[in-house]
Amino acid sequence: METKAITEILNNNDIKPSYARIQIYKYLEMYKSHPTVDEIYLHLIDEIPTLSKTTVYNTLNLFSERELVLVLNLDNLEKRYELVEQNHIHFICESCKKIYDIPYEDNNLLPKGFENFQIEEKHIFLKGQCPKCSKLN
Amino acid sequence: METKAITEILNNNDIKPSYARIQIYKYLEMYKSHPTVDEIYLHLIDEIPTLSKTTVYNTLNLFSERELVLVLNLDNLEKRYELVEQNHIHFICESCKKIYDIPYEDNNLLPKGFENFQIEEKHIFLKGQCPKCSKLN
DNA sequence: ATCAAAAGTGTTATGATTACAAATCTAATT
DNA sequence: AATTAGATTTGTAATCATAACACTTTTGAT
Repeated sequence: METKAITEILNNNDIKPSYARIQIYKYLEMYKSHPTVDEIYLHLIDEIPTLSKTTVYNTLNLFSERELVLVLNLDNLEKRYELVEQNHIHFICESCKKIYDIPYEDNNLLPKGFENFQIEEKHIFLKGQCPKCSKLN
Repeated sequence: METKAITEILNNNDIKPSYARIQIYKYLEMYKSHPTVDEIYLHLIDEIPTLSKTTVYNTLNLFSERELVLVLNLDNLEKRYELVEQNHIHFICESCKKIYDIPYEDNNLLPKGFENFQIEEKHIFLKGQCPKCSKLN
């Protein structure tokens, strides 16, 4: 995605499109790799030598407040971040640790008697063996 | 649940039924409140004045390895623990922070083309407004 | 009663995240 | 072009959950 398009998205969400913010958004958009703060920081530090890890935290928290970004607590070691896009669920392979995005068909998760729970966020993640790793075992 | 029954469960899972372990199991069984390590520790310290928080960590990790206990990473502040029982999903109210257990009808989560992902654990949690809190707003 | 293995304890270390204050940048106004 | 207030970024220090580790206590078999 071009800088111009990202600038527009940020502006639309009342976020001043600073260079750091654009680059962080661009990273999320390019790699779609559910990165940690550290991964983003290490990737951008070459391009932005003055970058501070605090800025990465601040930016991701801001993006999350504005609902541009979803925070994933998959392993409870480090938070992971992804752009809010179409609904999907996450599958973590316990062998190779790879995180897969799996399309999600929007089933109705609430059974009878629970209809007046108002859902604002759905998090579904599965742990197991991915096809590659289950072949090996 | 009686001490005797818990002793048996632990024995069946090759866990020596020490007093601390039994009490921690009993707490999980009685309250079903998705407690944190701290909550368990603070509740048991009256009964077991020598209890160490490390013991609570060790015990819960052991229970988790033996698949007696499920670790929940709901908010990524503190881990929460619950006994492995029948399938259910979690709903966290963003207003009152209460965690609800909601029965879960075992839909098939994997769409076509993803059948060879082997699921070992399912985690589904929803965030939103519980019935009480959505009435108030 | 002895003794090795298991369990528990308490202190210290680790590592992700936040708080905070200072520095820098931005953009509007003169 | 200079000024300046406000936003952004930075770097350090603090926080807090969890793990590592070494020591002590308990257990259970001989």
